[in-house]
Amino acid sequence: MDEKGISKAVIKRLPRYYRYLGELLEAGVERISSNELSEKMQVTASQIRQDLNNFGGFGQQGYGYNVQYLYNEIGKILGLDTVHNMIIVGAGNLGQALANYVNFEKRGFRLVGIFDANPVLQGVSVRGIPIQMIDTIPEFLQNNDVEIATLTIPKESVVDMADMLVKNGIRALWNYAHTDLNLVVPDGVIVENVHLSESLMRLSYNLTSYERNQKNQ
Amino acid sequence: MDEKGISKAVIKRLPRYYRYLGELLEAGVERISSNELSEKMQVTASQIRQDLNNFGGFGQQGYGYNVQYLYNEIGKILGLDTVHNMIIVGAGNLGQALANYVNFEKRGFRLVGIFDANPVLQGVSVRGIPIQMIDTIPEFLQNNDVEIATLTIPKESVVDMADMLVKNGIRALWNYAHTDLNLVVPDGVIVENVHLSESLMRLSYNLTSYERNQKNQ
DNA sequence: TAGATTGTTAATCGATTAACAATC
DNA sequence: TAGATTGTTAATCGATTAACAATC
Repeated sequence: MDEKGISKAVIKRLPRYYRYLGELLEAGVERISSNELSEKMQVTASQIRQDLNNFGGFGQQGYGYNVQYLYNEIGKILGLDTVHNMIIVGAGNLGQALANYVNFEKRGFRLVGIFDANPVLQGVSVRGIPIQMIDTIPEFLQNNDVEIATLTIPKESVVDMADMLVKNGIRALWNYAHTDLNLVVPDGVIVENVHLSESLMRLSYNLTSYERNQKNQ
Repeated sequence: MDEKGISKAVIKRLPRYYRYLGELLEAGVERISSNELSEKMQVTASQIRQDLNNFGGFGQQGYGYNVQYLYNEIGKILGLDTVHNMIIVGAGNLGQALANYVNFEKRGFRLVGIFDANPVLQGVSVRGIPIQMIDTIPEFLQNNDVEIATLTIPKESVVDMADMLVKNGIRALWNYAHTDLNLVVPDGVIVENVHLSESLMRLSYNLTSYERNQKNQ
C-alpha cells in the first residue's frame, strides 16, 4: 500500500468525507453512490471517485459504496484506528477547551497530560488530568510514550517549546500559536498549524467585499 | 475597485501576508522585495507579486514594497479597517476562550454580546460582558447592529440557531460546530467554518503515513 | 440479462511558476 | 545612467471534471 504522493487537496477532503459518512452511518444508511454523496456534500461525483481511488477501489460497480466499510477504510487511512497519546501545553482557555473536547478520545487521540507555566494552575484538574508545570515535561516524556503535543501557548515562547518537545521525542505538533512552526522544526516532525485569526480575517474579507458589491449595484 | 473574481487560493494567503508584514513592521523593517519576503514565507516571489497584483500595484520597481503601506493596504482589503460588531453564541470552554482572545478587538472585531442556554451561566461576566440567555438574542439584535455571530454550540442546535440569527439580521457566521453551515444558509450570508477535528485528522494522516514510510524502508 | 455505477483515461480548467519588458 | 525589482504576459504544472469502457 504505497500512499506516497497523495496531493494535499485530497488529504484535506478526507476528514470531510469521514464526517459525512459517519452521519450517514448514524442515520442507518447502508450504501451510497458517488452521485448521491456528491449531492449531499456539494462536490462532483467525479471528484469523490478520483479521491477514493488514490487509496484503492472501495466501491462496487452497479452498487456504489458500503457506508460502514468506506467509513472504516477512510478511518484507517487517517490513522484513526490506532491510539495516539497527546499532551496539551498551555492550560489557558483554549487549552482547557481542547482538553474538554470529548470526541478526540473517540478518534484515537488520548490526552495523557496538561502543562502550564502558571503555578496557580498546578494541580487543578481538567477532565481528571491534573495540570503540571512546564518544566516537568522532559521527565514526563521520558516516562510516557507521547506522539502529539498541542500548543496553546503565546507565540513568544512557542518556538523554544517546539524545540524542546521535539528533542524529547514528540513526533507531531498541533500548533495554535500565531507562528508557522513547520518552518522552524526539523524534517520529519509533523506540524499542523491552526490560525484562528486568519479564519476570521477570511470571513471579514468575504463580508466586506460582499458589502462593497452591494453598494456598487 | 472591482475585487470580483479573486480566487479562493489568493484570499486564503492574504491573512498570512498580513501577519508576516506585521512582524516585519514590529521588527522595524521599512521596505522588502518580493524575493526577500518569499524566502521568509517559503513561497515563490512570483506568487507574491501575482497575488498582490490582483488588488493593484503596491510596489515600486527597483525598490520593492514599503512594509507599512503594504500592511495597511492588505488590512483594508481584508476589511480590518472597519469595526464589525460580533456576538458569541455558546459560552462553553471554546466560546469563552474566543471571548478572551484580546487581539480580535485590535483587528476591528468588537465583541458586544455572549449568549448561552445554560441558566447557571446567566450574568457571569467574560471580559466584562455578562453572559445572557439565548432566548434574548432576537431582542438584542433588534437593538444592536451586529454583523458577525460566532457559533460555539453543539451541532444538534446549530442549524436552527443559524436560521434564527440570519432572520434577525446577522450577516456572517463563524461556525465551530461540526456541520457545513454554508450549505444550509441563504445566499449572501457569509459562512466561515472552523473544523478543528478535521485539522487533527490531517495531522493524524501525516503522522501515520510518515510512520508507515519509515517502516517500509 | 439489463441497468447501474464504479474505476480510470482523456479533456479541461485554473493556479503556479518562469521570464522579461517596463520603470523606478 | 546602471541596477534592481516590479508588473504582467507566457509557459508549465497540477487539479478538477467529463466521458466511457469495465464489471458487478
